[in-house]
Amino acid sequence: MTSVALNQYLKRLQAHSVLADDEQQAILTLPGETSTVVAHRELVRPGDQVDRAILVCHGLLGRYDLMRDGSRQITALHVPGDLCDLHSVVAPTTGWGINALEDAGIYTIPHNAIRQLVTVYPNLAMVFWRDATLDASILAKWVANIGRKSALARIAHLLCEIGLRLEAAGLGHHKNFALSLTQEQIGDMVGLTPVHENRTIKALREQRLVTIVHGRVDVLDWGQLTLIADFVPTYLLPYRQHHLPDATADRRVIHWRNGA
Amino acid sequence: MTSVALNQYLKRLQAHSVLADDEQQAILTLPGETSTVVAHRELVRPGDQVDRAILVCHGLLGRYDLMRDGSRQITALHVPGDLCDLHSVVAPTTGWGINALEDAGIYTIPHNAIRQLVTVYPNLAMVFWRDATLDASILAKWVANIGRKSALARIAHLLCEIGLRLEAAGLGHHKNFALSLTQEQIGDMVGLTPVHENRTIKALREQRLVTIVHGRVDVLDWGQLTLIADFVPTYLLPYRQHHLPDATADRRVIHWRNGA
DNA sequence: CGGGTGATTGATACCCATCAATAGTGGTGG
DNA sequence: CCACCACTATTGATGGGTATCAATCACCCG
Repeated sequence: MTSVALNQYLKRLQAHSVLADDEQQAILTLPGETSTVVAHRELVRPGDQVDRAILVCHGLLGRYDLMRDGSRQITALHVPGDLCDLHSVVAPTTGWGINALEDAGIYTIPHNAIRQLVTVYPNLAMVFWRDATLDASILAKWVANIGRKSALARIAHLLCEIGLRLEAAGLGHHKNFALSLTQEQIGDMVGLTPVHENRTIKALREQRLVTIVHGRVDVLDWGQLTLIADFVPTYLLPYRQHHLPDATADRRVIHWRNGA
Repeated sequence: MTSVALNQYLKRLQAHSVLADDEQQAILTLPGETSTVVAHRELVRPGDQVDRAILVCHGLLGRYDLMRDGSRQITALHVPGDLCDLHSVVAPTTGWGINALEDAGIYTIPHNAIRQLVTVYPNLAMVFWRDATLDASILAKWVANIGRKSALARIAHLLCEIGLRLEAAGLGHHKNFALSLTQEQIGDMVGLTPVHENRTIKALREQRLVTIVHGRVDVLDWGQLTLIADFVPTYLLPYRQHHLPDATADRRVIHWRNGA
């Protein structure tokens, strides 16, 4: 079990960084505990002090922020292979919460284990830092998405992103993938109410761009969808070529660039 | 000149991390170039490949994202002492732009110098990573701010944040500080048009919460302002106490907690 | 003095939130 | 097996918040 999750994570790291053999071994032997959680279960509550990071094995997790009036904004989505709590290693006091958006399996890794790893293999600190940077890049894109786009474009953009991320995680094709989120959860990611979320999804369906039924997303017109979403996948690209100054530009970018 | 900027940055790092003497010296001797830029000048254009990081000496810089229709969203604000491009060290291909929001002075540091530093002093990788985490924490808060709050609350929240960040940088008091941003720029940070931005600032003034005149912000009622902003400064707090498991909890938190 | 940038205000339109009601779905327990 | 309940999806009606278009004003600078 555990090795499956860690293999997944290693694969993810190798998408953007080059790891030496012993470093790979170190990643694969990270200690932790496997567990399963049901949808809506809170793994971290806002304000908690945490001492372990959460690796997503299957299912989706969400990081969220609560307003005083009770409304919720999901600030980050974590797909299988994401070490979603990585930043907590360097900043253990959270201002956010993490919960399961659907039934999920996780592998929790003590911070101490990660800190030790970094001490023994300094290069891994760079790797983790780079991994966290992808997270930040997505956050910045979400700010722009929510701040400057219509409801239709926001949802379209989110679906494009999720499609590519799930495909990169080996879970389906970016034009056709399983996604059992509720409309309310999707709305919480793009800053919309459930009712308007519903109407906008209906509009996407009527414009023959995407259908979302039975927990499955089916993109009917990827080109048009990326167009109205103003979706440019650059912000998701792995940075492998930049690992070192002397990068041997080995770009394994297959369907990441406007997968027409 | 240069030592002033680096001193400022070192001070900022020490707000959340403990650095050994030689590490401090290494930071202070980072090579780079000092220069001044006029307001609106673009330092990095979206899509550029960069090989140096930008340390803000004075003035404000902004990271932004452009939409296809020409509208702009500022995704991050950088105050003096911020090494605003830090993530570019591990991810040199940008999807964003950086420009001067007002006249500014900067100190540009080659990535190679930072990479070398990290190789010699592995602990600094953790420090940089932690520094970048604060950035990400702010980004997440902005997502929530823009996604789930009214125009009034959004601007109020932004002003609270800027006040505390400027004060932490030694530039005024959180209730009274210089800020020569245009209303349009502020609007670009919170996802509002210039016209509505203007009306909302007027409302803040009429409710005797804040005035913004002649490039100076004057908070009339900090308590009320943080209330309507739903502002909880946790996400800005330095994490110094968490540097190591055996943290000697020396919290230098003065007016960070609801500075009434 | 002229020109450009930013601030301000008014009028109007539209997007999205809110309130409300109904229907579908799955799970639970009698 | 059915009744019941909670949750989700869907649709309608209405109101409000923000965008848009347009005009005027204030200010700085050459």
